Amino acid sequence: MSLVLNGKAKQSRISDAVAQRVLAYVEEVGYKPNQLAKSLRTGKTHVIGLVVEDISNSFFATVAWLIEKQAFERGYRIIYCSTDNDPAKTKELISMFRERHVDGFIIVPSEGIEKEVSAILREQTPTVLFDRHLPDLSTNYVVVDGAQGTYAATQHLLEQGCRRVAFVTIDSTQTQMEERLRGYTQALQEHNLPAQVKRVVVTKETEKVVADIHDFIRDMPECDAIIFATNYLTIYGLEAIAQLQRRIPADLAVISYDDHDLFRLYTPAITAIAQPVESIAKNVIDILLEELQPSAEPAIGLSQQVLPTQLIIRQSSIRPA
Amino acid sequence: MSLVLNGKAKQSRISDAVAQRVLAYVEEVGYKPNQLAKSLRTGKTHVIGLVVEDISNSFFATVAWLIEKQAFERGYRIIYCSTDNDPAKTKELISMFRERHVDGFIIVPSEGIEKEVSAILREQTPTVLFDRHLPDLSTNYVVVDGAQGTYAATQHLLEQGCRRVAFVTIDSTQTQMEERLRGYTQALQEHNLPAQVKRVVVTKETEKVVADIHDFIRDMPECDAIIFATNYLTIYGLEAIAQLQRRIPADLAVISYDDHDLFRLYTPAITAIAQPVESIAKNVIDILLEELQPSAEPAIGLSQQVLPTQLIIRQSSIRPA
DNA sequence: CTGAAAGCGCTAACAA
DNA sequence: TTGTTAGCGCTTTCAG
Repeated sequence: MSLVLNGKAKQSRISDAVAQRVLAYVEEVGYKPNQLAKSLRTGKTHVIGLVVEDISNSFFATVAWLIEKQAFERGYRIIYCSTDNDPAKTKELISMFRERHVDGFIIVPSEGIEKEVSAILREQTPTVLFDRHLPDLSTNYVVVDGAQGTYAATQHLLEQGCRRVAFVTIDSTQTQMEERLRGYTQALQEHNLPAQVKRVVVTKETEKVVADIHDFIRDMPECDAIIFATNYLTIYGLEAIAQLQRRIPADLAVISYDDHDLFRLYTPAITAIAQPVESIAKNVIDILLEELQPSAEPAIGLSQQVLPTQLIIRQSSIRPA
Repeated sequence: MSLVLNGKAKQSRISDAVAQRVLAYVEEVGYKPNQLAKSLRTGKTHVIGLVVEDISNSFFATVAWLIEKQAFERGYRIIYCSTDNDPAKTKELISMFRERHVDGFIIVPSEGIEKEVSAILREQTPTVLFDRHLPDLSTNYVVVDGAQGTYAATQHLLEQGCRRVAFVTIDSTQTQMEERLRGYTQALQEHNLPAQVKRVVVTKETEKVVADIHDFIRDMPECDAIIFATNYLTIYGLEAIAQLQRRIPADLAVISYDDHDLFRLYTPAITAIAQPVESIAKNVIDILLEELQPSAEPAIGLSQQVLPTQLIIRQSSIRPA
């Protein structure tokens, strides 16, 4: 019976008559297999654990949604959780997923979780990191070429005639943030212009963050352009700029790393370094499902991908002539 | 051993010595119980299935996040899924959750899923609906008094001197949408003013939706105020209004049902009928966890709550004198 | 007070 | 080609 249900009738040389009979009975009784028992027996849950930084952030929400859709089509279910970038919470979530015997992991790693991730790797559980990676670990990952993105953005601002371009980022040594900073500094260096970097400490109290950015901009009257390293920093920044009554782009040009619905609708529309969400999702799930194939040789080779960004130029970075 | 681990040592009169020995051994080996086997045996998974319309919508994202946090603290895990308001997908998701033996359901019901929900109810699986409910079914639910919200909003617009207030909603007979419409019509009736209602068909092609609203506004030059029945309708509407170059609030006052980050930051800031997300989340999870208590009498009584909204007045609805 | 054993529903190996 | 059965890891009952 089990064979028939799992579509192994042919291969197990079970007669069509029996297969039919089983199927008919199953239909009649409305039999639903107990997934729990099945999983206990086979060790496979067909569930993938997705650990992102913040599911309410549109970037992660979109990627998660695309991943879920693709996985669903291929018979896998996704369970999400947000880490809020808190290592303790991340560890707890990973441990919870392990207890629930997920077949694979997709993780946006916060800092300091190398130990937990290498534990998963040691158990041979297929895993893909995305958005950032852990440089000390050999893992699959899909990231974006942030340096190229901020380099192009800085270049664009310089072409618009800006000479004092500032960079607002978060207080973090994660790979993706370092990269974004690197592209910016490099572009300025090539033009022999000074860099002006603010590392904001992001807390729950959004007013404090806004005030922090507010003070940074206020104390830098000569500044004529700002690049924000994440979309939520840009949103805080726009609030600060409004408070200071600086006009965009006349007084201050603005570019955001990572796009957002709001940026298209804001007045003026905000130029953004867009990440290729579809490609990210597709690559992540492809790598994972490939490793989930029983046929695949384990550790046959890591897949480490770096995807390009795209600069979407809107009004906020176009200086009047 | 099982007794000790589950904290039933005392009650089963197991000697402290043995309990200690077991605990020490467990610690030493790093034993982790297999949740799958446990669930198979007990029939309890400690997982709650959360079926929302669209997890990337900030309203649902926030409520989901609050529910998850509360549930986590009390030992329950949440698995989410989005229905996109598609009955077929909703049925599939409910059936998937049933297969996974979730202990309880939290559902934002789309239309036409009465049969599935009553099947869950018949199985005595604790369930709470929110945001809207199914009038034909006796279930627990937590909804918002949308009629009161739109009534107050319309009233406010009339006080501002508006005389031709239009209402843009979606093509749906769901309870919450009907309520929102009702509050609007009632307020206008009391002032003997004509109602002007547009029911938009929401599709994947956002341009079409925007164009639809665009045409509605264009063909109604005497209109001096609009209430949008959802936050995403407002976002489409703002785009349409920008295309038409109508000034807010001078030419057209705007109010959105359901608040959004964007509305605070938009120029001008958009007046919104805010829903009490914290209360919704708290009430939903409290009702569900109460029913999940084995002590609770089943069907002892339904909990049906209607929470108030709050009108947050911003610039978009203040007419110049 | 403690250890042994049945059985949750399923799959896969093994007899028949 | 088919029916039978062991056992996945746990809880809980029932002898010891």
